[in-house]
Amino acid sequence: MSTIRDVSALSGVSRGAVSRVLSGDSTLRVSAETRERVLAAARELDYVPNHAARALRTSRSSTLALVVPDVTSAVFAELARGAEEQAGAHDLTIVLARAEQLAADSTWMQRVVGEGRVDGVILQAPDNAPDRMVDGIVERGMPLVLINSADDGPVATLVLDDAAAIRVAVEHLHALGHSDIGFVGGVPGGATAGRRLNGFQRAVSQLGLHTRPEWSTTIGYSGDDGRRAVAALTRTSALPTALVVANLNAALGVLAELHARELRVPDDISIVALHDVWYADATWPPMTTVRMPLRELGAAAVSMLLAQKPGEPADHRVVHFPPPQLVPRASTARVPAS
Amino acid sequence: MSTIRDVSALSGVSRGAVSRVLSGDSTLRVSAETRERVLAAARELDYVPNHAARALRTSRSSTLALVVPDVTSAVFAELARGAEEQAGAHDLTIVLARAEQLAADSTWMQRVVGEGRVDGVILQAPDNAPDRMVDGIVERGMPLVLINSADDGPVATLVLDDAAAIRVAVEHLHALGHSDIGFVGGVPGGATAGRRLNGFQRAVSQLGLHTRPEWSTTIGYSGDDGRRAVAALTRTSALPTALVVANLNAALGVLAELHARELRVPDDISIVALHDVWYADATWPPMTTVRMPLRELGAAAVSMLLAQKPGEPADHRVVHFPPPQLVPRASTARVPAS
DNA sequence: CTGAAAGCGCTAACAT
DNA sequence: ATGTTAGCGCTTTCAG
Repeated sequence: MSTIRDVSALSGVSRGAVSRVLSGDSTLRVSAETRERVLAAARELDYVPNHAARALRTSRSSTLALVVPDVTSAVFAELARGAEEQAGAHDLTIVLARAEQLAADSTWMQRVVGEGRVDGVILQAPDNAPDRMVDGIVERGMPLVLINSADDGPVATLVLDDAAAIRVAVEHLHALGHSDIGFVGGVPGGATAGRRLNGFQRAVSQLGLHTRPEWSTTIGYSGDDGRRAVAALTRTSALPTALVVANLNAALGVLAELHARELRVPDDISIVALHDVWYADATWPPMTTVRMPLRELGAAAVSMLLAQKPGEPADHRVVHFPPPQLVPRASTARVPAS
Repeated sequence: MSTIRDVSALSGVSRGAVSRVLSGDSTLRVSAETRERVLAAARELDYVPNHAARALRTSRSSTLALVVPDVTSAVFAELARGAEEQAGAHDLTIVLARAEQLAADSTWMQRVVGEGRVDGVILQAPDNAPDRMVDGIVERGMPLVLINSADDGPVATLVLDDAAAIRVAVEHLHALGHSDIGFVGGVPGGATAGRRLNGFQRAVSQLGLHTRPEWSTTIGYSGDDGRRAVAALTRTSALPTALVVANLNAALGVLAELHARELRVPDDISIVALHDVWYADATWPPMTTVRMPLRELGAAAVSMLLAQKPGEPADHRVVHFPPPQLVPRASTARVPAS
């Protein structure tokens, strides 16, 4: 590995000047010829600045951590892409981590946050996250943005417009003539679950549609939770003609359980789910979904983190653009003329 | 942030001794009392060693990168967990990265590999990975283990026993009385695809079963590829009574397309897929799968990376334990008495 | 058994 | 317009 000394020696320019040329210091005035010599030498030697030395000197790591409950969640890739693009624009690197790891391995916080391996953290905490997850970061004075969680509090937050997405789903069903609509939601107290349920109730009442308390389940977002939700729904006297499912994973379970009970989708009941990911297209029938601006969420989270000034009150934002968008497939249809 | 100086001052022990006590230097003999004073001071001051300084001094980052084509692939979480556990046992941190990012952002290689932010890389290259992805890492002298890719060559590799997993699937179908078996595989030339196809052909012939060339498709692993595979299969004169699908994502598409063509699973055709992940249980019917030792793969990859000595020939290993295991669900059944 | 000191590679303040 | 130098925080010889 060649160092800045080598570049200095080869180009005959001092280390200080080399450093400033190479890091694009704008306040620097060097002759074009000197700059060229430095650049040529650096290229010649395949010079790459040593990260540890730079980090030690500047006390910044130029790295941000993106921590999510489940990297495997299909929505995550888009989020990560948005964050990486935005970070790249600022010459920052994103490292991905699993919240489970953060929770399970008490040394993670110490190693990554305590030792200063990152300059900031974007965290989507699991619904049941222990407070110390957030506290541990804040206490260490590490900049932090919480995504898709509560939308207030002492820590900066950024959320999707869950209510708007649900409204898109409800409007779609309304346009298809449905008036009896049920809701498969997340566990009460869950970060996004409340916003989605509220959004559902508001949309239904504003559009003059009909629902019943027992048509709303709040069991959870997993595939199994979806199955259980259907089991619960079928215990009610009459089923709605359509279901808004607040999460696509749950929607898979919903679909499976409806099949098991020989209810046909969309003939007997229409389904529309939140989040548009690849397997929405690989279910049977293919699932009508609402696409949410996840990439923008990732990008905005990075921007918020960078904009954070110590001492200023925590910012709370909502990603409004692009608005949630319906992706019509085959799981929704006109309400049958009964 | 308190530094080692502060600990030294507070404890009245020299910096050198403090460093050795704190990093658990085994060759060190200190009085129990001195050690206690140091530990107490460190605790008192919430001392955490600065990562950049340590990395600069030791020229090791204590960090490994785990790079995969698709973090969203459900198999990935388990792989990551295995790697993280093994890494943690050696006081190493794993950072996750997306291969797409590596390919798209030419600065990633420079930043992460070139600047020495990591000590080694575990890479699952996408099937269509450009050679420079691997070359860029090797050229920089960075230790590298390739997982689930080719199983030879100048770079160390670690693969799952794909053939054994396929054999488990075929044996299961055999036990259910199937003798006409088809195969939905990945694109030819794909890293794992060849091993799986070979495994299939070998298992079928060893068990005295029957297949036909046109019952083997090699379109790909995506949900859409699965749909296309079924479309291709149904163009053949007669369908097999069972299908081994080399990837669960493709299996979702297979299931959807069979539904669309009103073929019943498992009544008309049985399906068994590779990789057991959550949504195997959320399909209709729930999918019989073969579980593979992904966690062990992750752990073993870390071990291989650590065992790597420069100058020694590249190691090529296969993860044999625990062996692939059948997870029976409802997508397979006895062959119908025709 | 413990202390002193060099130096990892870089940047930024200060000299020239 | 370029060169010099101190020092970021740590580990690790080497002397004591």
